[in-house]
Formats: sequence, C-alpha cells, structure tokens
Amino acid sequence: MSTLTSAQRGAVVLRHLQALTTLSAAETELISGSLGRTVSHETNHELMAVDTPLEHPRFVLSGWLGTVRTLRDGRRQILDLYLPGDLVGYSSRPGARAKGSFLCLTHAVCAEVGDLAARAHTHAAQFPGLAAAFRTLEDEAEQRLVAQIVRNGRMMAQERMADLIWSLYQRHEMAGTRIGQGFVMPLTQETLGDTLGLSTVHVNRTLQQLKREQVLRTVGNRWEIPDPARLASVSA
Amino acid sequence: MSTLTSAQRGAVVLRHLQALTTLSAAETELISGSLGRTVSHETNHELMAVDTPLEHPRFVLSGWLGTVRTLRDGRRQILDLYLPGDLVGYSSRPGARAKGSFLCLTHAVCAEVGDLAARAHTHAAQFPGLAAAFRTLEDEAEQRLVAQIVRNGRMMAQERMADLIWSLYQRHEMAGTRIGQGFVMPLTQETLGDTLGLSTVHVNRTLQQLKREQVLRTVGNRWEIPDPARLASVSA
DNA sequence: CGTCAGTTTGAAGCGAATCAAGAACAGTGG
DNA sequence: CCACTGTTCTTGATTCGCTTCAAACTGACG
Repeated sequence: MSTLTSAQRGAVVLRHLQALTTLSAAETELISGSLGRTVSHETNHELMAVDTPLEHPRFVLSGWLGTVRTLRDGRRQILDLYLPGDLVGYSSRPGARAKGSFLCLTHAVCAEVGDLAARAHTHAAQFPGLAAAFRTLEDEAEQRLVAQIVRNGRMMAQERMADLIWSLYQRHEMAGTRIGQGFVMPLTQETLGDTLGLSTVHVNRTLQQLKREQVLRTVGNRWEIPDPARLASVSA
Repeated sequence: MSTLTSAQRGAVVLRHLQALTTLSAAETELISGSLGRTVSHETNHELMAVDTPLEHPRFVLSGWLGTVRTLRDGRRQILDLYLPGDLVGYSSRPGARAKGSFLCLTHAVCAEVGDLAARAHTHAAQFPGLAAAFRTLEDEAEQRLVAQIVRNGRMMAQERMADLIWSLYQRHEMAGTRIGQGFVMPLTQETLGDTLGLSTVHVNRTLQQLKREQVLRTVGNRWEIPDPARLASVSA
C-alpha cells in the first residue's frame, strides 16, 4: 500500500473538476484547501443509510463507493458507482435525501466538503467555475442513473458489461486516473453483478466472452481496452 | 370523450400539490392562474428530444407522458411516466437537459408553467409552499428513477409489474384520480413492456397471472386492486 | 363490413439463474 | 516459510424465466 500526501490525493479532484469547467486560481486554491479533513473507511462501511438527509457531501480521494438498495430477501442493486474524483452524497436541492445506502465498495478515503458545496451554492457568482462544476457533477450523476435503467431494462449481459466498462473508462479519463488504455478495477465480480443485475457466475462468463472477443484484456486487476471501437460495437 | 373546463382540468394539479405541501391562498391563486395556456397533443407526439435544455416545464392535465430512450436497433426503454397532476420537464438545476425524449403515450393536455417554475425558484421565500412542492416533485421524480433501476435490475416479471401497479396506484391516490380501489390504465401492453423491460407477450402473461392470483382485477381499461396487502406481498 | 391496433394463445429456443464443487489467491498465525 | 482459512474466481450441469415467432382473436372505427 502506497502512502500519499494530502496534495497528491486531492489532485484527482482538481483534475476531474478541471475537465468539467475552467477554474480560477482562487477557486483552485479554495478547493485544495477544502480537501483537508479526510476520513478513511473500511470496505463495506456504510457512510449513510437510505433516506438520510444529504448533509455531508464528500469527494472520493481513493477507493470506490456505491449507492445500494437491498430487497427484503437480500437481493441487492447498486444504483451508482463513485470513483476517485467523484462527488458523493451531494444534491443542490435543499432537504434532499439519500436515494440509497452509501457504501464503501473498497477501502476508501474521502474528503468532507460540506462548506465548499455550500459556498459553490450561495456564492455562485463569486465562484462561477466551482458552481458550474457542482452542477455538472450533479447532472452526470443523474445521467448515470438513466444509463442504469436502460442497461438493466433493455440490454443483454454482454452489452451491459461493455456499456459499463466504457462508462468507467471515460470517467477515469476525465479524472486523470486512466492508465494506458485501461484502469484499475477493484470491484469483485459479485459487486459487478449487483451493479448490472446479473448473477456472479454470469458476470464471470460474460467477462470471459469479452476477453475472447478481444474487447477486454485484464492484467491483474487492471482492465484494458485494446480497441475502443470494438467495445462500442458490442455495447448497444 | 368528455369536455372539461380549464378549471376542472387544473384541479388535478392543485390536488396533487396540496397532497405534497400546504399552499397559501395566494399560491393557490397563482397556480390556478398559471394553468391557462394549455396545449393538446396526439399520442406519440414528441414534446422534446433527448438533451434538449429543460426550458419548458409543464403540468400534465390529462393523458400520460413518458421519457424514452431508444437504442440503435430500436429497443426502447421508458425511464419515467408522467400522470395527470405531474410536473414534466422541470429541473431546478440551471442548464439541465432532457435525460430522454419526452413522448405523449396517450392523447395529452399540458399547461406550460415556465413562469410559475421560475417564480417558485427565485421568490422561494415569498411562495414557500410552492417552492416546497416543486422540490418534492423533483425529488419524487428522482426516486422513481431509482425504483426503475431496482425493478429492472433485480426483480422478476411479476414483482416488476406489481411494484409498478402499486406505485401508480399511490400516485393516483395523491393526485386525487383514484377511482374506487383502482385507476384508469391507458397504456398498451407494449408500452408497459418498454417501461418494465419485458416483451409485450410476457407483459400479457404476467398480467393474467396477477389476475389469476387475485392481485389485479380489470374492468375495461380500469385496473383495480382488490387487496393492497396481497399486492405488496407479490411485489418484492 | 373490412381494416387496423391491440390482445391473446401456443410452441420452440435461448439467455441467464441456480446449484454444486473445485481452483486460485490473499491474508493469518504457527 | 509453510499449513490453514476464507474469499474470490472458475467450470460444468441443470433448470427456469423470458423472448421470439407465428397466428388467431377481439374490439373500435371509418
């Protein structure tokens, strides 16, 4: 396990925001300063339960989180994934509540940014870039929800997986965490199944199929996309 | 086909909002006055394409609308349904765009409420009930997206259908459009299939199954729920 | 009365779930 | 350093839910 300085960890947030909008020096400064209070959590730690008021937005500095809904009999559906550089548990709507339980899917480090979010909101004119970034982040989260509906509702297993991989690849690209033609995949196949609405076994077989078709290559827990065009053709 | 006065049609909106929050007399007045400019659309009319800026929020006065995503090969997924009394194409987020194509699923009448929405937003202090109502409507729309993900991802056909029926029943209850133990279902089984991620044929068979199990009763296009508890037990 | 959209029914096939068991792997303590 | 443990991944066999295809039926409407 590597040890990172606070600045190194915060870099992924700045990278991500700068991919979305232009930040003034003052804004960059403000953000960096806000990433100080970091909290580290174990895998499976629940940050917030369903329906909790969204009062503690955070940026993910490392690790992956997810929003989860569990049915009475234990079936799980992951609603959305949060990667390093992502904003978690934020809504511009006053009084908004968590639409699912926020869970650490890996060991994760977050920075609480309640005050930063409040400032982006109330002093929007003074920090236009920051305000725009928060708006875009919120919008993208909603787009991901829609993508989940379409995936789960109308795509075959292969298409779902390919679509998710493509989305994750692009998100890593934006956050500057892409490595070569790929990224690090820390999720278990079971978690992927709960994301895609597939059984663990079928996730495994689907991945093998994609590898056979040269759509995906894995080196340890690094996933690589040899040919984006091919990936797009498999995805629906 | 019955002809309704503007006031009669607008009643469903007031009923809905009053179920969500308390409105002052001034607010009630303001809303009623805003429902004047109504537009009537044919089945399959597209109000807005995907990605269009959400600049024209409307209330549904009669008929059902839906947001639709279409894959290249023609597969459709309906993201959300909009019933009489519902707010369509609204987002409090400036610059938000349509997450799907807005389609009339039946003949529909809508009232444009762009100015009302703007006022609820900018004069929130002056119209607290109205502002709260808009916030709640937006929140409920998001909850419905999440429900769609869980349905499509982790529920069996019967559970999906039962869950949707229950949700629709409650929404009719809120809007005051419940009729006895049921409501009017104007959608075709094909449209229901595109909502639930099922084939038309299987929608048909699933409905028959629910009827056999006394979960659902249909009289013409009226759907009735003899026993809500039983419905809940089928839904996951 | 014929047309067309929507519903219903049957038969066959496929995709994914399930069940079960083994292999690879990481972490742990002796 | 290696045996032990538990988690994750992998594989095969079987079952089942749903889709697909095709055709008949129903009802509204011109």
